[in-house]
Amino acid sequence: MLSRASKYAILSTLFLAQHSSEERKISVKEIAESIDVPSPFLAKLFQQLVRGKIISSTKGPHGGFYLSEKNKMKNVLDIIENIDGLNKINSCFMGLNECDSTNPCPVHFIVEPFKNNILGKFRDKTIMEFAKEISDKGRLLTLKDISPSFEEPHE
Amino acid sequence: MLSRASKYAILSTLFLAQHSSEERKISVKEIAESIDVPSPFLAKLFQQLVRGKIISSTKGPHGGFYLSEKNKMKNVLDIIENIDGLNKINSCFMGLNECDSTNPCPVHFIVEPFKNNILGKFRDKTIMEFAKEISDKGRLLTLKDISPSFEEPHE
DNA sequence: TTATTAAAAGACCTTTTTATCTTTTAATAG
DNA sequence: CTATTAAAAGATAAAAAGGTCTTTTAATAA
Ligand code: FES
Ligand code: FES
Repeated sequence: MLSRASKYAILSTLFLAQHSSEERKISVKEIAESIDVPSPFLAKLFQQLVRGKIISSTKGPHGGFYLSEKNKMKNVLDIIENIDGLNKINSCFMGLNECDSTNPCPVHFIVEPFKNNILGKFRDKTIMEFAKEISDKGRLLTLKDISPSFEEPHE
Repeated sequence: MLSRASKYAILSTLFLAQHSSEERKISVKEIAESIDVPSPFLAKLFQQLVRGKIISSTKGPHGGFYLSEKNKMKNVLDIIENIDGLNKINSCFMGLNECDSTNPCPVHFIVEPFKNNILGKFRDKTIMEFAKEISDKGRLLTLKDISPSFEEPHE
């Protein structure tokens, strides 16, 4: 449904929304470590997001990535569109050529409401609104393994 | 969410449920053509489904694939488990290491109800019940392009 | 018992996705 | 200016997914 590349891109962009500004730009390395994503891969994704005007960058000392005022108005679906295109996320769950209600696959009427729901979520809020909401609600933004270890090392 | 392999396997097995029997076994070639799937690839999948006791086969003249009485009691989730394993379909939509409500990703509470819904659908009916339901409801079981052409060729 | 049929098995190939590495460009601090 | 910093660009590589082909095995009809 979403490529790993899109997932990385969404999490990283939301991370930028929460932690960067024009005065506080963030390097690929820092973001890659924070959300636990391979940094050369993320660097490639960021190049593409910059070209797609989803995020911004400057080179040199204190350079890095950040969101301009225009960038802040984009939404999560713009990120997905930029990385995967829209076909992938709109495609039929069972792989039929067309996902539509006139020729539905066996699970179409379960999938469609969900798809509308999540596409709405990704479209109807700006990156900044989305980022605020998830920080208010305490949603996770890292791929790091956070599961507690079975026993604390002790004496 | 589902690999193409799983999708092929599900559609093909449902096709067997609808069209085959111990007296009327069906060859890979026939199924592959009916649902428009590459036949050598489907042959590999079927080998695996036979080993997993999801479908049955016999070699030789009038041989082919069919569902035994035991096979008919399996469900769609058994197919998915056999091809993809269960991890893939249970994984987090955003790629987090764990999908659970205590450490939810930004879309967890949209995804979870859908996932329960569709997993229920795949688990609570036998292959035969599922196959009957979709034929009653007229759901599509082919990957063929069925979209009407823009204009009929004429004089 | 032989020829034929169709699956099983396993080697192999191609494409896509994911990931890495090296060189170049641009910004800026000193 | 010059050294340094960090992204851009682009080549390359590794892994996974998807797909094909050839040989072997088993069933059966003639
Ligand atoms: S037709 Fe399959 S999900 Fe819509
Ligand atoms: S934690 Fe992401 S879907 Fe459940």
